[in-house]
Amino acid sequence: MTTIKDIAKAAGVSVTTVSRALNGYSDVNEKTREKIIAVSKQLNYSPNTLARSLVMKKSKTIGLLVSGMTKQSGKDNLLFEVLRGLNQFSAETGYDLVLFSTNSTKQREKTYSQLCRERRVDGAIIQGIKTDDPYLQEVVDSDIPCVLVDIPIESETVGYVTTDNVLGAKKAVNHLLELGHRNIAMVNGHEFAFVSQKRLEGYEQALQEANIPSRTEWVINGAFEEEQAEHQVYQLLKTHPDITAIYCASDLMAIGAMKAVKRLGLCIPNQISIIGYDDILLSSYMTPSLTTIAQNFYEMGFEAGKMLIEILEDKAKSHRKLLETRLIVRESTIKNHT
Amino acid sequence: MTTIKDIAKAAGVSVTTVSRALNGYSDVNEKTREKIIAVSKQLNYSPNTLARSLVMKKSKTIGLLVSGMTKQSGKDNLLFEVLRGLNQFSAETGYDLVLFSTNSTKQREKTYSQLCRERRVDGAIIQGIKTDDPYLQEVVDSDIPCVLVDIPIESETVGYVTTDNVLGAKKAVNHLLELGHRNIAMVNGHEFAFVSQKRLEGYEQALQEANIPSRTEWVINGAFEEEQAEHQVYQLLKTHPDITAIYCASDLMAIGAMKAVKRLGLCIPNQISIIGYDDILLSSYMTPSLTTIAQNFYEMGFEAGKMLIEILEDKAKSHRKLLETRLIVRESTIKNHT
DNA sequence: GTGAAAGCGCTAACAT
DNA sequence: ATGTTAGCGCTTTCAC
Repeated sequence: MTTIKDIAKAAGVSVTTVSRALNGYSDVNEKTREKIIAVSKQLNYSPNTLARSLVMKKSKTIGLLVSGMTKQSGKDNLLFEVLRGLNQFSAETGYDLVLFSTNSTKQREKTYSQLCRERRVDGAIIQGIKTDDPYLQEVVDSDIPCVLVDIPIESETVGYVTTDNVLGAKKAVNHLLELGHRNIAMVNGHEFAFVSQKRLEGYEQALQEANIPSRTEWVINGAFEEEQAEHQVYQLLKTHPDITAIYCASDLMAIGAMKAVKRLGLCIPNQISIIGYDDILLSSYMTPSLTTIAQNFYEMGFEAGKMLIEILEDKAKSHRKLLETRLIVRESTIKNHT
Repeated sequence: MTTIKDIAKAAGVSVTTVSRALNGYSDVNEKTREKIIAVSKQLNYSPNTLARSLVMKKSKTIGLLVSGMTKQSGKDNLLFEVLRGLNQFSAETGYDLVLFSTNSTKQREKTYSQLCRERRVDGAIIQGIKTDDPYLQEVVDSDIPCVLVDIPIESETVGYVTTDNVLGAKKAVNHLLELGHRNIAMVNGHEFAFVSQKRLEGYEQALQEANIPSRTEWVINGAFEEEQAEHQVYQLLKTHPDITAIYCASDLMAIGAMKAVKRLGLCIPNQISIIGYDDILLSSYMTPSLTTIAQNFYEMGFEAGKMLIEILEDKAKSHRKLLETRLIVRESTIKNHT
């Protein structure tokens, strides 16, 4: 493996000159630069980023911290899309992406911030973490620049990107209201997700604005899981047959809800309308296809990367980025006929 | 950021002793070790892996080279599953994962092997590359240890993990044969995928063993894309209405095929049986759900990581790993009634 | 059992 | 425009 030392020797110059030539500094004679470049090509030189990072004290890498990279997380393409967006951005800017995951069967009691510091990542993107996760506080407390996906924390070195979940939820519920539904249930995620709180808030606001009293017994918890949602919805509809529409805080739960409704022998959308949230891949392939509130996860990943670099380079105007959601009407919602 | 030097000073020992103590060498007094550990905790020390890697000449990182991390690749959860498996393995063994993707809108004419050498990854996993991709040859030629997913190349430093695609294809076709189908069409991927060749081979073998002449005009090309498959199947069935079953080299194409069949006003499975390959997430959610040959991509990722480490540590018995496939019968295939 | 010193490959003052 | 030198934080002979 050739080093700049080898090149220096072969080109008859000092290592400094080689370094400067290769890094495009202006204070080097064009002739010598050409020669150095020629030699380095000939010797098939690749710079050692480890050495460079060591002395420069920055590694041009960003860490992606994901928690719970489980089978489950493959169902929504959420994490993957965020990764794709982030990857796209980092490729454009020359940053490399290193993946950190505590998804280990055994020990690895190393904390996220330790991981980040050891690997000397310049910054981190954090995704899929719960609000009560100890790692969250830890990372935020450390001085590692980072941006969070869907968790609103701001500081000198911390930013976040999310969508307006209250508004998104209102769009969903308003859609149902416009279709004439009045008895609208909600399947929420779990309390440790920031987005759940907001999506509930939007639900309540929308009902209130329509002068419909919200009934707490109609808001159930699906833990963001398909099976859990199916189970809960089944019970709910059995005891409350007057419900005509269900708003779910995630598409996966909406799919669970669809199963429950079918299991009860009811027809979607004629007897029960269902609307989801996320617009995951599955949604458009379901029968009936699922009406939902779309989020652009790819963009979230991309914007998260962008903000992180801005923070790193101290030119972030804002540490907060709100992306748009949009209503996608498909087959699972229809006018209320009751 | 504290270094071993700081610890040495604080503990009143030399850096050598600190290094040895922290790395668990035996030739260090237990008392001093305890003290050193205490001090390093107190100073919130994190080792600098960059420096360590530089001197040790190994980075404990493996690179994941993916090509075409597109919107499309989100449809099958294939890449994600491989990533998950690989991540699981590397987490268990303390290796970190860095993601390389040429998925860049602009320049980045840097080659994979350059990327690998610059970042000093110890080895690489290559996934989703076509057989005619110039990168492929390049990586194989370089001396970087690597393991390929679904491309059978072996050398001193190169291994691969795949499934028995001929056998898998035969399982699929035999299933249709057992259901009494005789007029079985095939939708293949593209010629630059090694697996396509094998899956075609299996198709032909199965037919031959059943004494059914294979008809080349019944083998069409779907380029592994849903829309392409839909289009091709639509044309095929129009001109060959005697076909009763279609075997597709991927689930995504099978889904395209399903759309085409429905568009022709035919019923699945009563008039046309369809079988796919892969068992992607969508398959079980389709209506009707899709019969398919399942591959375990998670396991492929895991095994690829495992083999890579074995190659790195010079204790690989074999540079080839064949995983099992299995037939999953769902609703899209049924006895032939014609 | 512990320390001094060299060196991994690179960049960056500071000369010249 | 180029070279000398120091040093990034760590591991590793080789002495003692």
